[in-house]
Amino acid sequence: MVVESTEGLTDTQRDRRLRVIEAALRLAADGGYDSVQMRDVSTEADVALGTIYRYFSSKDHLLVAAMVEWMLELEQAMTRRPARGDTTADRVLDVLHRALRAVEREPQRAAAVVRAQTSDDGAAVRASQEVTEILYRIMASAFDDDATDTDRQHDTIRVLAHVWFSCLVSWTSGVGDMAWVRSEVDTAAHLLLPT
Amino acid sequence: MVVESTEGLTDTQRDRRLRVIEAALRLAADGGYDSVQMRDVSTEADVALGTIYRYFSSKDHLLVAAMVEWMLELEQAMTRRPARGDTTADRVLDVLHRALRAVEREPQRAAAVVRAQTSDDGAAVRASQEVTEILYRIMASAFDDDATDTDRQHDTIRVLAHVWFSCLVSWTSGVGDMAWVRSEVDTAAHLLLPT
DNA sequence: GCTCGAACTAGAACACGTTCTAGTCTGGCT
DNA sequence: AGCCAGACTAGAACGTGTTCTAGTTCGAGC
Repeated sequence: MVVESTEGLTDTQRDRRLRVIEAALRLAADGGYDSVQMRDVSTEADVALGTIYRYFSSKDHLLVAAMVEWMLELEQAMTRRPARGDTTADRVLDVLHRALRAVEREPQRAAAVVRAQTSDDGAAVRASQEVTEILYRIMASAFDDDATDTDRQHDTIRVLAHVWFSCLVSWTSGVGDMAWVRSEVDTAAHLLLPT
Repeated sequence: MVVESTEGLTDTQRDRRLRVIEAALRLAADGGYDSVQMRDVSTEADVALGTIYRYFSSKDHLLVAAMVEWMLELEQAMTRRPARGDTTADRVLDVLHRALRAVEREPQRAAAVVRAQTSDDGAAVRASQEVTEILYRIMASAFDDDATDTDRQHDTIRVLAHVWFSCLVSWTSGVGDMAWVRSEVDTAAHLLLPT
């Protein structure tokens, strides 16, 4: 019923979809989650309210879809300039710190999309898993390719992803600031990775 | 404006507050988060809708307050029967598995209160921090009292709490089932604690 | 026992996500 | 070119969390 991939859309449709996502991100940039009101997205994107729901099953789905685009950009940036550092811990922290800086650059926007990630809307959840996979790939690229213990590596990345997610959710609700998030992530990385 | 602690309330008020929490938990037990509708809570608890908002600043605050009561019960149970196991890892996993079993016993209720924990309502957030502190105490009790490296212990517990929270949030949105949660938590504990 | 302000009640009102309706446009098929 | 199914639009309507209003009850201090 709802479009879950951009394949099989005409050009004008892909355009419409993009306009909606961009309008959502624009509204999120000031005001955060609450400022992304579907009626406003509709008028800003010049798309009827009902049509948005043909592309996205909910506000949360829309926001997580926007986050997917964002993460893909981040992944490209990481590919262009790979993580630096002598140890795995250094490289992983380099990756995570760059991601945190991206969040800091647009805090309201980031808070909005993170909030949407906690939704239980089916399509939003599937898009969230895509976000998780991208984050996984980004972190994996900071490990040695010739690592022998790939199981352990896999486990380590997943634990770090949990810490990352938990911290960002706490941050969006104002429990701690970005410095706190960074210190939690650093702590986890140092406990998990040989320095 | 909103009551944040049960101190300074008359007996009838404490009663009212408890009736509201119990009604919310009852409604959450079947149907989960969406079934906790404030109008229903109001009639079930025999308290006017507006009055609920004198005690709780939002539906999420109410649900998290309910979770605090629940966690306090769990803490008492843990005190009555402390964690068993030869190693710290065993004892910590014993604690976490018992907590998971409590979740499994009332999945809908648990999903509802976990969902509420991701809210950004101020009072709900403060109550959430209380939940985190209780979980911290419960886990700390599974460590050796004479541990020398208390900093590391503190860090370890916090990382485990992040994993716990992240997994439960994912679970509420249907990403994984309880077996998955258990395996993620086990993985983290084994990576972080000497076996 | 009376008074007054705070707390409570019933219910209307409001905000925003979501769904529905009726009508219009579009683009592929014959 | 003409037709049809499906997509789009404007806007009304609905559901539920939250707030507001007007009136009532309660309880502490006199």
